Amino acid sequence: MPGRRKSPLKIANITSDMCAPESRLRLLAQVPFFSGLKAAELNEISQLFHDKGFEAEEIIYFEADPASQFYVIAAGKVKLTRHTQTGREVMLDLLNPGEYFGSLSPLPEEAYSETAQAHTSVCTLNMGKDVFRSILSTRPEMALKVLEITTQRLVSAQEMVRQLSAHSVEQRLAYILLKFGDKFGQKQGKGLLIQVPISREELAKLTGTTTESASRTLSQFQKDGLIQAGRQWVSITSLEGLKAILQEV
Amino acid sequence: MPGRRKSPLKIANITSDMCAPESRLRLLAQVPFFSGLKAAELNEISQLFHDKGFEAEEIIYFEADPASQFYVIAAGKVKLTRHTQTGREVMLDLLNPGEYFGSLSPLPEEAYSETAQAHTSVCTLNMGKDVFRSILSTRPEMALKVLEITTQRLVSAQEMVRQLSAHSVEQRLAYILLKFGDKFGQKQGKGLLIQVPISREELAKLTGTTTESASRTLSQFQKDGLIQAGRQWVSITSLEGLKAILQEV
DNA sequence: CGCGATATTGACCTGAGTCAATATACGTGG
DNA sequence: CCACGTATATTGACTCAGGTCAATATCGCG
Repeated sequence: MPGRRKSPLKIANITSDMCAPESRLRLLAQVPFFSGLKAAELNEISQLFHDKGFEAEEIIYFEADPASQFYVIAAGKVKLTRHTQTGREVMLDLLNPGEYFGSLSPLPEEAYSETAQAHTSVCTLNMGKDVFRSILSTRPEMALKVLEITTQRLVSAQEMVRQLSAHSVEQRLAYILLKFGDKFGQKQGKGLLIQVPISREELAKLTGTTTESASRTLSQFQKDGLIQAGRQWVSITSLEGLKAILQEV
Repeated sequence: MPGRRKSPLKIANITSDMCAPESRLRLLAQVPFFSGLKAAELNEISQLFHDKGFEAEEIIYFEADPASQFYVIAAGKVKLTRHTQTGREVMLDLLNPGEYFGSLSPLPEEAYSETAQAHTSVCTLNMGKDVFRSILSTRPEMALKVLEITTQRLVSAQEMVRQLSAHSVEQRLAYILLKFGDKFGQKQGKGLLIQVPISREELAKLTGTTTESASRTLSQFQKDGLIQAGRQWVSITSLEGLKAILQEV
C-alpha cells in the first residue's frame, strides 16, 4: 500500500538551451496567437524575443514591480499569484508552455498586477511590452487573437469568483481538480494523472482555503474512491464522482 | 432622525429616445475606445449601431444564451450576474454609460458567460459581434484599446478573487463601498453619495455574502460613523475609516 | 540513515450562514 | 393627504463549515 503512494510524476528535464534561438521557431509556431503567421514573418518576430531560464521557485517578477516585459513560456510551468497585506497568498493560475503572461499595456507607469514565479524550471521568451504592442499594431488579426485569449481568461476569473462566492471547499477542490485534469491531465492506467507537481498547500491557495482543509478534503475524496493522491501529485480515478460533487446543493 | 434616512438619490429620467440617432455621436465620442476616431469615421461607425431601450430590471440577455450582440451603454446602468445551479446569484459588475458588454468573440457557437440586466432604465447601442469584429480588424489601435480595457477587467476580477479568498465579509463590503464610491460617487455635503440605487441584497451578491450579513455589517459601519445608509442608498462619510478596515489582519 | 519538508489528523472555536420575527420606508389608492 | 400594504431592512437565536493551533506521521533527499 505505501508503495502505491510513490510519485508517478514524470519530471521533465528542462535545460536553459531549450529556448535558445535554434528551437524557437518550433516553439513559437505553437503559441496560439502566432500560429496563423507565415514562416518568414514568424522568423522575423522570433528575432525580437530574448530567452531567459529560471530555476524552479525562482521569481520572474513581483506584483507591483514596474511592468515592462511580455513573456511567452517555451518550456516548464509558471504560476501567477497575488498577495494580501496580511501575507496570505492566492494562486490565480498555473500556465503551460505556449501561454503568455506579463504586461501587454503600453502605459509606461503600469505595474504588474500579480507575481510570476517558476513552478518547475522554466524557459521563457520575452520582449519589451512596447515591442509587442508595435507587433500587434500592424497585425490586427493577431491583436484580435490576443483579445480573445484575454477574454477567455476574464471568463475563467469570473468563474472563480462564482465558485468562491457560492460553493463549498469540497466543491471548489473538485472543480480545480477537474480543471487541472483537463489542462495537465495524462491518461495513466486506471486514472487521469495531473502531470504537474502540486502540493496540498498550493491546492489550498488555488481554492481559497487552508492546507489543512485541503488535506482533509482530499483524504475524503480518496476514501470515496474519486482520486489517488500522494506527496505533490493527484490522479483522478472518477471524473463522474467529482462532477457529481459540483452539482450538490 | 428618521428624516435623514430619506433617499437622497437623484433618479435620472431615462427615455428611449436618449440613444436615438441624433444623440448618438455625442455619446459614442465618450466611449473610451471610440474616443480617438475622427468625426467622419465615428459617424460611419455610428450608423452600424441599433438602439434599444430596456425598463429597469428587464433582462437584456441570459447567461448561456447564444452570444450574438455587442452592446455599449448610452444611458443608465447595467448589471452583470452569474447564477449557480442552486439558484444562488453572484453579481460581477455594475456598468456605467460608455462601458461595453456582451460578446466580442466571432466564434459562432459561443454563449454569453453572464446575464445582463437593466439595473435602472437603460438605453443601449448594439451591433452584431461579427460587425464589431470587422471594425476592429481594420483599426488596430482600437483593437488594442479594447484589449486594454479587457485586461483591466481581468485584473479587477482577479482582485475580486483575492478578496473572496482572503478577506472577511466586513473587509469585502468596505472594499465594494470604496470601489463604488469611486465609480458612482458624488460629493454630497459631508459625504460621498453612491449615486445608484443599491439594496442590501445586491451588496450581498456583489461580495459573496447574505442579505442579513450585509445588513448587520452596514449597521455596524453606520454606528462607527463610516457611512450613512438607508433603503437603496449608501453615502460614505469616512473614506479613511473604510480604508483602515482593508488593512486589518 | 536521519533530517527537513510535506501531509495527516484531532480538538477546539469563531465568523458567518440560516431561519424567524419585527420594523421601517415608500408607493398606491381611497 | 393620509392610511395601508408590500418590499426592504434590521435584529435575534441558533448552527455548522471550516479556520486555527497543535501533535504526529510520512516521504524522499542528501
